Amino acid sequence: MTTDTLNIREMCDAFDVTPRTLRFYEAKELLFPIREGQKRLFTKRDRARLKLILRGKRFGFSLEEIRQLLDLYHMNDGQEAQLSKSYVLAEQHLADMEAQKAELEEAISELKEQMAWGAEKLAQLAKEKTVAA
Amino acid sequence: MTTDTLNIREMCDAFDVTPRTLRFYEAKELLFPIREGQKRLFTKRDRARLKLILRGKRFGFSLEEIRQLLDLYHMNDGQEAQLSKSYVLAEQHLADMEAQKAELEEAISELKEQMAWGAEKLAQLAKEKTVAA
DNA sequence: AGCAAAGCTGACGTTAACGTAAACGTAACG
DNA sequence: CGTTACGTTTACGTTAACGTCAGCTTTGCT
Repeated sequence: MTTDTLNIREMCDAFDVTPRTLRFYEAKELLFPIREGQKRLFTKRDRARLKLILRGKRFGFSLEEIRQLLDLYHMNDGQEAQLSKSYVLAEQHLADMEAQKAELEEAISELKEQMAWGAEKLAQLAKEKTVAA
Repeated sequence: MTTDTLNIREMCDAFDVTPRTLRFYEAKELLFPIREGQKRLFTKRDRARLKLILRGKRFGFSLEEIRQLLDLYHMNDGQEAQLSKSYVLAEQHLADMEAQKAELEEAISELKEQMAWGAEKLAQLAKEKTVAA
């Protein structure tokens, strides 16, 4: 183990984001890199958080929504109030994702149907071409 | 059947969008309502397209991406070139969605794990309270 | 000492996807 | 015939999530 922290460049390469993005996430309190003088050092915790952030984004959640949810993943031993607040948020988030999953499955099967139709049309066109030749 | 078309207000109510949104989608060539004088009339085709548009949005696709895909769902008997171009786009879209589904499933199970952890913590806190009383 | 690379902090620019407001048309209602 | 409701166009405003650029430190080499 060298230092267990990444500088901004290494962090960018590891997650394929720009420095601007990392500074932006810090400003929005999604990440909390420690400082070595001026420079940012990203810890294991930051890496875990960033992974969740990027995933959340892919599912269409806003950074603000994600910020609130991150608390659940990093609950240490906060107040009961805070803890159960996070829990409720997570429940809603989970419901959201499962609804999304259901819809996604429907969309996938519909798209497959359409593609089958399209494939048939294409085969038909290919046949006509052959006959014409 | 009255007219089989909806005016802008009915369309908004049916899909829970604003008039601005519908006009915007028309400007972006996602919808093609017919005109009765000045007024827009949304056909069955527009309704089908809007349903797909809103679904696409929920999955994080841009309006421009969606516009291109809509062609697949409304391919009549275009050129073979156009047809197979749409088909290729759809293939990529499908791959995208299936990847998204896989990731979503992973995210769901991870979140459930975290919630179980949180629930345990909460139970523990409740217990302590009882003992203290 | 000199200099380039890497990082930092503002601060303004940009894009997508609409919101909002002004100014106008027209159709029905009392 | 006035006005109320609904719809239209045009145009500028807004928010999120960064991009981009200028100007300043700090650090490592030579």
